[in-house]
Amino acid sequence: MELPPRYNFNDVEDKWCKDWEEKNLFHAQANPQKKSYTIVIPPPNVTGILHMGHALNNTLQDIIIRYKRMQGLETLWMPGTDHAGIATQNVVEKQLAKEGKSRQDVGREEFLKRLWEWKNQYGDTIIHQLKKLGSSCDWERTRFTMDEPYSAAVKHAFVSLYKKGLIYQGQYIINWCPRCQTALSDEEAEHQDTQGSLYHIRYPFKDDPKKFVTVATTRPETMLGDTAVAVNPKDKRYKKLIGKTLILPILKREIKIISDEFVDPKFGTGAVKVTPAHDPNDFAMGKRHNLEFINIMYPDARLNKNAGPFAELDRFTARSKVIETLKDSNLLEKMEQHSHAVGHCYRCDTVVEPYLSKQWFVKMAPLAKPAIAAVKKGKIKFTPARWTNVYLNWMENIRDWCISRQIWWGHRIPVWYCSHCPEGKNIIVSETTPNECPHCHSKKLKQDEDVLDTWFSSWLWPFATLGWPQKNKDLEYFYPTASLFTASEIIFFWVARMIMAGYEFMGDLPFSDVYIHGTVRDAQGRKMSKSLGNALDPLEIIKEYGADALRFSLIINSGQDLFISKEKFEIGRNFANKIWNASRLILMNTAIENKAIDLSKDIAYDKLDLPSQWIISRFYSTLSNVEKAVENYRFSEAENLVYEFFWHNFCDWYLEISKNNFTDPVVQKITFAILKQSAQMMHPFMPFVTEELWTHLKSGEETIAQSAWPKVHKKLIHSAIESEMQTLTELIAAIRNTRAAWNVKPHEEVECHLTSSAKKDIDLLRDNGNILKSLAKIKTLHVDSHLTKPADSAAGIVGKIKFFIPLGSFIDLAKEKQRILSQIQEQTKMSEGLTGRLKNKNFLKKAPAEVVGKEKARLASIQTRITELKEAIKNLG
RNA sequence: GGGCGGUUAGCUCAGCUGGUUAGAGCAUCUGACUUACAUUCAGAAGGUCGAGGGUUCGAUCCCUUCACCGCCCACCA
Repeated sequence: MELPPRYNFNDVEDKWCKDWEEKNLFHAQANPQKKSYTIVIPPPNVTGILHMGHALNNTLQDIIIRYKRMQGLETLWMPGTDHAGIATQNVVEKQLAKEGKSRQDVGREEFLKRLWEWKNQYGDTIIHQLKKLGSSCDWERTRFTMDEPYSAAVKHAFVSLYKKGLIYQGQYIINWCPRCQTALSDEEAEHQDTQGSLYHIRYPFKDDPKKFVTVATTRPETMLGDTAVAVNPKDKRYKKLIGKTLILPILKREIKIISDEFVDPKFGTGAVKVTPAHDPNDFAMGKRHNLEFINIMYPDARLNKNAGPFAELDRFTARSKVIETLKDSNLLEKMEQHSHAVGHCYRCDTVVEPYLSKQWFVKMAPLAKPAIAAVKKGKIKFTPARWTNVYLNWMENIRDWCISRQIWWGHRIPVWYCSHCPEGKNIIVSETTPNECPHCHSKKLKQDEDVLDTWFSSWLWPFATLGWPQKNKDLEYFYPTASLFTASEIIFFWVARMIMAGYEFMGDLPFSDVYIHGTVRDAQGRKMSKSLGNALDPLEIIKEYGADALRFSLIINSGQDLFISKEKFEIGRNFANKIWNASRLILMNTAIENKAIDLSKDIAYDKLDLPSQWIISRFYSTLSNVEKAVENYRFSEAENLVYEFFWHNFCDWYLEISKNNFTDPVVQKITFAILKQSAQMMHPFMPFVTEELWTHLKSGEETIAQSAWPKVHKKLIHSAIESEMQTLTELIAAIRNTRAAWNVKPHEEVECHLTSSAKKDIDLLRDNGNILKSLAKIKTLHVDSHLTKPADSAAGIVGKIKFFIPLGSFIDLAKEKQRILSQIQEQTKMSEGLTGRLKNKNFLKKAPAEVVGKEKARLASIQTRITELKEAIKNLG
C-alpha cells in the first residue's frame, strides 16, 4: 500500500469536498420508504465569514446528520443564508462612504442595486467556507431569505397575521438607532452597564420661584421635552404639591405636578420628570394623564426646534450644554455617580434612543400561547434542559414585537396607502401589488417605505425553505424538522419565534429538539472578535491542522463554553494522523479478499484468543455507547469514546499484540473488520480521513458517508472477557512499571515468575504467555501456582497475581524494602478505614448487601496483600 | 433588581439517578530512533473535589449559608 507516513489532510480534504459536491451526495428527496430527519441550518448572515462559532455550530449539525444518514434515515440538512437587513446594509453603506456618498445620495433604487451586486459577489462566501468544514448539506437546496419564493412567504405571513388582527400600526416609543436611523426591536437593543451620572435638577414653582422640586435624571437633555413632574400619590413629602405648577428651567414652560403609582418614592428624590416622547415609562404616564408629547429630536439624535436654544446640537453636546446652563442658574443641585444599563444597537453599538414614532407591531401573546404549551408538555425539548426556563420566562412575559425598520435592504412591508381615502381608512394590505384602491378605485397608491425586521423572515425558516405557503411533498415529508442547533443568544431572536411561527402558520411544531451549545472564547475567556484580534480563523486552522482536526478538537472540548487556543487543535490533528497510520499498518500487512466481513458470522468467536475476543467486545460496547451519546446530544463524550477505543484499545494494545501474528488470516480478518467499522463509527466526527480510508476498505462503489452504520452485536459483548484482558494489561503495565523503577533498559529481556492462588489466573497467564513475553519484554516466563520468591527479585501484585523479576546486580535491597514498606503503609491505611466501616452497625443494616459484600471482599484482598508484602520483606532478608 | 451557570491536578475539562483506590488531554519530569505513526511509544509525579454548616451507614454528587468568576433578563428615572 502506497500511503505516505504523514497524513496529508489538505489534499485529501480538497478532494472529498469536490467529490461529494460533484456527486450531489447529500441531496435529499421525499422518500416514503424511509423516515425523514431534517435539520435547518441557522442561516448565517450573507455578510458572514466563517468564525469558530459557525465551525462549532455546523460541526454539531453535521455529526448528527451524518450519523442519521448512515442509520438509514432520509436526511435533509437545509442550508442557506440570511439577508441580515441592517448588517448587510451597513456593509454597503460603508462601501458608499468610501466614495463619499450616503445611501440617500444615490437613492433607494440605486442603493438596492448595489446591495444585490454585493450579495451576488460575496454572498456565497460563507457557503463555500461551510463546505470546507465538511458540512453535508443539501447544497442544491441552498436558500436565501430574499429569494423570490421566500419573499412571497414573508408577505403571506404578514398578510395572514394582519387579517387575524395580530399586526397593528401605532405611535409608540421604540428603540431607535440614530446611526442606522431605524427602529430596533427590544431584543436588538443590547443593554450594557455604563457608569454615568445621575443629575439632580431643580424645577422652581410658578408661584414661588425660590422654592422648587428636585428631580433626578440620567439624560438631562430630555428635560427639554418634559411636560410634567410625577410623584407617588402616597408619598407624604409631595402629597400637598400635587396639581401645583412648576416652571421648566431653560424653556420656561409651565408644567404640572401629577401623581402616578409608577413613581418609586425610594429612588432619587421621589419626583420624576416626565418626558412622554422620549421614555417608555413616561410615554405610558403621558397617555394616562393626557400629557403633551413633545419630540425634541431629529432621527439622527440632533435636537430639533422644540429644544429651543439647543436646537441642532447633538444629543450629547446638548447634554453638557444643558448641565452648564443649569449650573449657571444654580438649578443643578448635584451630580452623583450612577451605574445603569444603557441600550446599544446590536449592529453598530451606537447608544439607542427611546424614540416616539409610528411603527408596525405584532401582537405576541396569542402566538406565544401554543408555543409555551408545547414546551411545557415536553413536545419540544431543550438540551441542556435549563434553557427551558429561560425560554418560558421570556415567553410568559412577552411583549409586542416591533417589526418595521426604516432601512432599505429587506422585505418591503406589503402595505399601500391610498392618497384619496381618509387617514385610517386608506390602508391596503396585500400579498401582491394592488393596482387600485379597493374603496375609491384611485390608482394613486404609495407603498409603505419601511422594510420588515430580518427576523420576521427568518422565523419562517423551517417551512418557508421547503416551499410554504405552497403545499408540496417536501413540506409534508420533511416538516416538522428534527433538531435545531444554536447558541443561547439566539433563543429569543429566533428559536422562540420559530416555535410561534410553526404553530401559527403550520399548525405544528417546527422541531422537537433544541440543542444549545456554548460560546467559543479565547484562552482568556474573552469572546472572539476581530476588534480584539484574538479571533482564530477556522480557515487558517483547516489549512494548518485540517478540517477533521478542527471539527474533532472543537467538539471534544465542547462540554460548555469553549476556551480555545491554537494548540487545542493538536489533539484532532494527532488523532487523524493516528488513524491514518494505524490504517497503513493494517493495509500493509493484510490481504483481504472479501472486504465485507461480518464479525458475528464470519468468525468463530468462541475459538478466538483473548485479545481478539476482547477487541471485538470492546468495539461493540464502544459502538453502543457512542450511539447512546449521540442520541442524547453528548457529543464530546462520543468523541472521547471513539478516541479511547481507537487509540488506547485498538492501537496501543490490539495492534501491538497482532503485529506478531499478522500472518494469521483470522487476525487479519478481525483487524481489518474492526478498522473498517471504526472508520464508520468515526466518520460523523472526522468525515474526510475516514472517507479517504474507505477507498481502501470498502468492497463496492459507495462512499462511507452513504454506508450503513455498523450494527451492534450484543452477543459479541462480554464483560468477563473485557475484565480478563484488563487483568492482563494491568499486569503488563505493572511489570513495565517495575522495570522502569529498576532502570531495566526497555529492550533488555528479563526473567519473570508469575503465580496466583486462583486457578483462573494461572490459566489466563499460561494461555497468554506470548503476549506477556512480547509486551513486557520477558525472556523466560515461569507460571506456577506454587512458587516461592526467587532471591534478589523485585516483586509486584495485580489482583491475586504476584510477579517476581530476578534482578541480580540491579537490585538495591534497601530501596526495594523501602518500596514495599510504603506499600504496606498505604494498604494498612485502607484496611483500617474499611474495617471501621464494616464494624459500623448502621452500615451493615442500611447499605445494600451488594455494597457490603464488595467491601468485605476488598478488605480480604487487602489483608492478604499485606501479609504477602510482609512476607516479601522477610524474604529480602 | 431578578434568574441561571460555574468553582475538581499547573492549565482546559469529564465525572449522567450518593457506594471500590476521583479520570482524561495538555504542560512537567524519566526513559526509548521498537521497520504504522516522534503528530510516536513506555513510565512518573501532581488533587484536603472553592469555604462553612446540614442530611446520610456513606457526600465531588443532595440541602443550606458564604465567597469569588461568568452569562442572561429587566422601563427604577
